[in-house]
Amino acid sequence: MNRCKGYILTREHLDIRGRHLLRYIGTGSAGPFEITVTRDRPLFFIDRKTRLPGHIRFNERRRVELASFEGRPVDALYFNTQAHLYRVRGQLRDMGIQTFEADILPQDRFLMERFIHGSVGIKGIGRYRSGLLRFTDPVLCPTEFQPGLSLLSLDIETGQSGELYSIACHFETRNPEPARPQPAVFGIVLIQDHAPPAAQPGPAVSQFPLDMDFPGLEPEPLTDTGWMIRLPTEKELLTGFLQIMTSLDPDIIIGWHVIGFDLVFLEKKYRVHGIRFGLGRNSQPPEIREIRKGAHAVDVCGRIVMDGPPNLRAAYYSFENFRLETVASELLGKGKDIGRETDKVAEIERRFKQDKTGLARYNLMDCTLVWEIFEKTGLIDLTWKRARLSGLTMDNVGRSVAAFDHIMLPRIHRNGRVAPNVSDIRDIGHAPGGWVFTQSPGFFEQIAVFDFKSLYPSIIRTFKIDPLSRLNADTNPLNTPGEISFSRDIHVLPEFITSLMKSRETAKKEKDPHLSQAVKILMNCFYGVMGTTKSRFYNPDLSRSITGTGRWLLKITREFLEQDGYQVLYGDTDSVFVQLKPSQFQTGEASARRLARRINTFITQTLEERFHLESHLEMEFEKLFLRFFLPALRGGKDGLKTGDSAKKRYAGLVKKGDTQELVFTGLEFVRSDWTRFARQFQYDLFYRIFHDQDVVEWIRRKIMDLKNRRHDPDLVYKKRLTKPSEDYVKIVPPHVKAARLLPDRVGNLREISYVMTLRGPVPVALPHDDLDYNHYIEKQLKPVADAVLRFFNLSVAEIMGGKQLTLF
DNA sequence: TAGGTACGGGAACCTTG
DNA sequence: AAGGTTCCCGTAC
Repeated sequence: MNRCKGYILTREHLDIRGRHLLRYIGTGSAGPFEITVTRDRPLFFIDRKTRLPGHIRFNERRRVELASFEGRPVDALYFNTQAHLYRVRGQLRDMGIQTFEADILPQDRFLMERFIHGSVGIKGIGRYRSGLLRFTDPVLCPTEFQPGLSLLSLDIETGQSGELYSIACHFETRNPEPARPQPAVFGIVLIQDHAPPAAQPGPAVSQFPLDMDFPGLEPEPLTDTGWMIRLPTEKELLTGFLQIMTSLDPDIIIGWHVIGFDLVFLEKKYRVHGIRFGLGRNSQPPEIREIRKGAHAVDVCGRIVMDGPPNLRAAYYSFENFRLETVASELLGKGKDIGRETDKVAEIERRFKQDKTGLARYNLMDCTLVWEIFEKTGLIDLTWKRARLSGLTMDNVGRSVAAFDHIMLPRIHRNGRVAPNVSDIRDIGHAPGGWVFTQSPGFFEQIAVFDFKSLYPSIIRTFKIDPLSRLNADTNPLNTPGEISFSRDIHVLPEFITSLMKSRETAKKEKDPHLSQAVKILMNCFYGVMGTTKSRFYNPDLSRSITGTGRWLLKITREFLEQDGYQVLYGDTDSVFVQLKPSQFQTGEASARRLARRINTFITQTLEERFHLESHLEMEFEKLFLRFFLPALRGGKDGLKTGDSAKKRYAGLVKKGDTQELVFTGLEFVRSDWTRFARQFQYDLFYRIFHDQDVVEWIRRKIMDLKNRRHDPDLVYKKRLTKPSEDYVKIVPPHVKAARLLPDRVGNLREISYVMTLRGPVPVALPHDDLDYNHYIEKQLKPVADAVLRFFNLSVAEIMGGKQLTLF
């Protein structure tokens, strides 16, 4: 009998000769393991009143103490295999018979019903075979186990004619196994060389840390921790790579476009050479799918593949672009070995012909860069924590609907309910969202910003909003401000949020930013999931109650402040921007904190009096703007008085401890589709205004500089194309016009950089010595400047019209 | 293969005269 | 030509 702890990396169901199996592969205290579950039966539910015709075959129909959302009792219907289940599901659908939870994968259901979120305690008889400790039907339980995951960063180099030149791996393990000692950090490059120079074994060679067999070939040292092996043909490169994978046996494979490029390329090569691409544990080949045009997903048995760009995006990183070179230089402050994109192809060809070591080094450096990016950002740790909280696998953490299922289903079952299939969800409309209000535009000083901490999760928690409590609204009802009722007693999501908030507090205390972020991301998706028809828990009543309560809370907060003599300039969903009173200017932050406490007391009392509820809402003092600017709506040109300010756009000088910092929200400065010139101009303009410096002369000079070609490199527009350029039929915007000037081979263009010339928009890649400076003054400088100047009764036109007006 | 709504602003397109 | 409408993109929360 073995006992161990582990973390499940991948899950699948199998249909082997008509037998249904679940298989979980992961890594843990005893190294990599495999769990096979034979005692599982696929199932879904049907209405108890449904009479099934004789030709419908199933394994068992069993009475269960569960009911649909409509309250009708259901029976469970069991099947021998998942394929069997799918067949019957189709038959019933064709007969118009409703099924319930017939779209839950059995490997997921098995884990969620046991509250296993990846980390698992295993008790059973384990047999060691082909690198895996294998269990059949062990006893499983949830644990808090945290594995040390080994990481392999993968990158390949290819030739113009589609040849595979080299494969590089940067490997790291935090889980050294005594059975097969591996170096902690280690690089290896396999490179094609049909005439390798004679091997010269030196002392270093004997230290090559892997037990691999390349007859007649010796690993050559490449870097401090990196090695290179020359192999005569593509075919040997491919088999060599499989040896590396078996030997290093990584838990996670990372890279840059590693699925869409490297794995797709390799898969094709293995096929061409007739070699089985046994990348996975159990030597399973990867399954690569194109989920959208240009976006790929892969399943590798027992390993997780994580691509850099989408994972960085998911963690809210943003860069000028997502080229490895750009991200590496912004995050790590270093560039690639071969710099500019244009030289890259030629330089790789050159190195392959003349300088194999140089190519190997370059190849390995890319791997190392990717590894360092993952290291620096903590992406693996964040992803692992997100997976732990949601119950999903690490390559699925972004799937909010699936996470909600994983959390809710076992809990509603224990409250006697089964959920519908997603395909049976009908769109019955959506709910209004957050409330945004403004007052007059202009310049201000001493503006305190307050916001509700995790507003929507707190509302769910306080007002007991979830699918279950809506279904049980008759049991001790509670009316939300939106007049939708819920049960005070029967609910599960509020409890779950309570525990999440508790762990977030702990995470903050213990300085674990990834866990804190993981909790926040998960909590924030619940509201969205209940409002989408892609979820089986879709119910606009729930979204409406949440947003309606949010609107109400914001309103009573604003009224409370105004009755207290404060001016509230602006608010968006969960925040209020408050003008401090002159008597508070000296003590700004302390006064603001006091005010936050008073708001909280008010909210707590109001909820107690009106709803008899314990408030879990918390208003927080966020920041103090020493200087603040709310722009007027640009469209409304009726002068200063009539126009309200624009929403979701403002700028300010914020006090950060002893220093100050410019903050821009929604304005051109933060918009990627404005030119760098306009963004820099706006930043400098506000810097000068907030520091009481001249702007009139400065703007005049900027215009002269612009016309004198001093800013040419900063006049590039960048915009995404959300569809192929020929699909823009109703309206052809400038960026599409530019895209259409490019040669046809750039068909699947996702993003275009262009400049405005006297001939109209032209891609930067094409010649453009006729920039339209007038355009840039009118469309980039002027709108930014005038938004500010109007509050000094000035405009760019006046400034340039020779009128001598001074600002200060 | 899938969390939501609110919003501004530029430019093309459409209507009207 | 002027003014309103629609599409498109990117953003705030």
